[in-house]
Amino acid sequence: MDANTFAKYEARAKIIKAMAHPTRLFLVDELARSGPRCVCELTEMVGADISTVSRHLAILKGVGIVEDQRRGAQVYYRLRVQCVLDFFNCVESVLKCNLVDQRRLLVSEP
Amino acid sequence: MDANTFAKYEARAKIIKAMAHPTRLFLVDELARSGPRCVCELTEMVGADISTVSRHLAILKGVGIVEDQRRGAQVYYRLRVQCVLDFFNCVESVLKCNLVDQRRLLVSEP
DNA sequence: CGAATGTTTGCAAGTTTAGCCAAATGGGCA
DNA sequence: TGCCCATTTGGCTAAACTTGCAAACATTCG
Repeated sequence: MDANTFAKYEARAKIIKAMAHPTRLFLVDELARSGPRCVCELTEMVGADISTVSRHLAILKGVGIVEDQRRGAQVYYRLRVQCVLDFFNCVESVLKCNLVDQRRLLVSEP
Repeated sequence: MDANTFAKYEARAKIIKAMAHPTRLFLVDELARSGPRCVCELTEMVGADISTVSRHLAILKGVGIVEDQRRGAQVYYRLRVQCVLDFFNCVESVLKCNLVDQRRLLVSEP
């Protein structure tokens, strides 16, 4: 794989990596189904230090998954692309597939 | 976020994290568009140590994205779910969106 | 069996990431 | 201006990830 090709995959991996964390996944999911939220609201939902949540949001913003907008003293974040829900659907497929295979191992012979 | 909810997102994040690496993304992409490949073929395409590629494949297998099958001396890997291409499509959307915004910053005023 | 080929695993070093506390910044308001 | 609230950033430590080399395993072939 030449440097150019690697760079292409690296750019894509960065975006995926931004979602590869439980808290960030939760944040994306929450923004996807409930619309824009300010950092304080999200922090309360997550239940972690506000600085931690802020950093997670900064990571998502850095790769272009979310965008922020200041409203007075608060900063609101919202999804920038809709298709992230496809991620969830596919992940569900994998989990479901895993479950089916695990059950097969329990019930029948290898 | 209670422990149960966190565990749910954690399980999903693990699957996403498996794809959050340039080499593994390449491997998934290759398997998606060219079908099953053995470790040696993939190793040559990637251009890294075979032990490294083997480990990456093991990670993908560990979360259920790929499965392996021995054929004589070689081990062939193949995708276990089709929808991973949705990942790529969405990532492209994000990249495209980023590009549009960058151009807007260049051309017009903030 | 012994050699050759293909793959996985143990190990060690270097790099990255997550989380918290404290300090700094930005905006609204008396 | 000075204070308060919301958010971000710096600094630090512990944990996780990545990688190549070498050794161990697996399988085929002579």
